[in-house]
Amino acid sequence: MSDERDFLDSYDPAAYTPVAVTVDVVALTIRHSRLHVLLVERGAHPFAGWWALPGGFVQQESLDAAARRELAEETGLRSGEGLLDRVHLEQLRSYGDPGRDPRMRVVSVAYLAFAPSLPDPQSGGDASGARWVPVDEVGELAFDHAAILADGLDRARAKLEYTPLATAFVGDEFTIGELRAVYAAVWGEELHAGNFHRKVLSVPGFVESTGETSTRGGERGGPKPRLYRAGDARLLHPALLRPTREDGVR
Amino acid sequence: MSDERDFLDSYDPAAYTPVAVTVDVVALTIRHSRLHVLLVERGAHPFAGWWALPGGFVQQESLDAAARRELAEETGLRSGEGLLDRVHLEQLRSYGDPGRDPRMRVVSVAYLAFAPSLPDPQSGGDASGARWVPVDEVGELAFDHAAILADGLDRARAKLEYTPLATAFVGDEFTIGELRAVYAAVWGEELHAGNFHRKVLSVPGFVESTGETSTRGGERGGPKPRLYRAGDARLLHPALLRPTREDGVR
DNA sequence: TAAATAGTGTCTTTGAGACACTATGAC
DNA sequence: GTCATAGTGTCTCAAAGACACTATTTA
Repeated sequence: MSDERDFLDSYDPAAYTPVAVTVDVVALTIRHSRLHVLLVERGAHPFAGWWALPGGFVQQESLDAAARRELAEETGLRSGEGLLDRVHLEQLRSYGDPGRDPRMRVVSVAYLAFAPSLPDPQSGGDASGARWVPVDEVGELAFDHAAILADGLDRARAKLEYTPLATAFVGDEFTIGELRAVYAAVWGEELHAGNFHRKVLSVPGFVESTGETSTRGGERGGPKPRLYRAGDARLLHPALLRPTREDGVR
Repeated sequence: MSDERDFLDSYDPAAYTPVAVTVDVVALTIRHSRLHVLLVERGAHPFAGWWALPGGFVQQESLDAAARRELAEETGLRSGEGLLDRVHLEQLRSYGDPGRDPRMRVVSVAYLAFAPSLPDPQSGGDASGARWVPVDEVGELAFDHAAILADGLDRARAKLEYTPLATAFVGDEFTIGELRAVYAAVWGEELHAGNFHRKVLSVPGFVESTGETSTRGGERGGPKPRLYRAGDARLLHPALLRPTREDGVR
C-alpha cells in the first residue's frame, strides 16, 4: 500500500524536521509532612550534572505506559509488587517549544504522579542519582523542567480542592489527621482541625469508615483516631476550597 | 559537535520508530444560541470522506503557534485582522496511543479554541470542506477525534464554572443576557435569569460596566439592557457552579 | 501533670436558589 | 394591549469558618 507515501507527500517539507517524543514525570510524595518531588541527576550533556525530572523516550507503547515505565525505572519499583500500581498517574500537558532541547526538536508529554511515601530510589534503577527533594528546596533544573514542575504543583494544589486526590498520598487506611497533613503539605498552610474533620466526613463518598481505630494515639498525645478508607467519589461535592488566597489572580 | 550522536546513541533502538507530531484543534463558537465545533472533511486516506477536527503537522514553531496557524488556515481568517487574535486558545491534552493513526506513530497535541461567532469557513482556507457543526449533531469522526472532542467539551463546561471564559464567546461589549446565553448553550440547560444576573455582577472582576446601554431592547421586547466588558479577573470567586448534576461522578 | 490531638457543638456570615415583582420596550 | 425581558427585593437553606469545649492519650 502506498498510504504512507501519500501521507508523507501530503504535507509541507518543513514538517520533515525530525521530532522526538519523550515523557517527563512530576512524581510527588509526602515525607515527614513535606511535599517532595523525584529528581534525577543528569549524566550526559546537555545539562550534565544538573538535576532534572525523570523521563525518557516514548517507545512502542501508549503515553501512559511510557510514563509508568519511566517512573518504575527511576524509582526501582517493579510493577506487580503493588506499590507502583497504586501510584496515581495522569497526564499534565505537553511542552514543545523549539529550542527547549538544544540538540533537536523534542516534544515532551509531562505526567503527574501521586504516591504514598515511597522508599528512596537507587535500589535497582538505572538512574543511581535519583532522589526525593522537598519541593521548596528545588533549585534550577535542566531544560524547561522548572516550568513543568511549577505547572504540576499548580495542578496538584487545584485538584485537592475538587477531587479525592489527597487519598492517593496516604496508605490504604488512614486517619483524618493524616489526610489533613496531606492538604497542609501540598497547600503549604495549616488547616483548622475541627472544621476539616467535619468537612471531610460531610462530603459524600470522600472517605468511608473502616470501623477500626488506630492502635496508638498521636506521637505527642491525643486519643486513638478512627481509620478510614478512600470512598467511591471521583469529585468532591461540595468542594474543599483553599483558604482564600487574595480572591484569585487578577 | 557530536552531541546529537551521543543523544541518539543513548537510548533504546526501539525509540528510533519514527514519530510524527500534529496539533488538532477543538474550535468552539456559539451560533444562534447553539454550541458549534469546527470540522473539516477529509480528502485523503485514511478516513477519506469522514469529518475530522482541523489539524496538521507541527512545523518549526511552538505548539501554540502551530495550533493558531491551523485554525487560521481552516477558517480562512488572517492574523492581524483582529478576529483571529481575539480567539482564546489553550492546550487540551495529548493523544498518542499506538495505532490511533493506521499509517505511523502520531502523537497529537490537542488544543481548545473559544471564539465569538465567526464567519463560515471556505473563504480562502485550503480546506474547502470545513464547516461549523452543532455539537449535538456531530456524528462519527475520523481517528480518535470523537474522544478528543468529548474531552474538549468537558473542559469547556468545567472552565465556565471557575474562569471568565464565557466572555471569550461574546463580543467586546455584551449584555448579561448574552452571557447567560453562552452558559446555557455550553451547559445545555437554562439558567434562572434573575439569579444569574445578580451572581455575575457580584463576582469581583468578572465584568465591568461600560456605562452604556444597548440601543435596542431584545428581539421580543424588554428594556434596553446595560452593556458590560470583560473584567480583569482570571478566576471567578466564588465560582459559578453548574446546577448540581447528581452530585458528581461516583 | 502538661501538652497535644480527636471529635463535636454552636454561632455567624456568606452564598445559592426559589419566587415575586416592577419597569421597559417590541410587536 | 400583550408578552418577553431587565433588573431588583426577599426569603430559605446549605455551607464555610471562627470559636469553644470535652475526652483521650503520650511523655
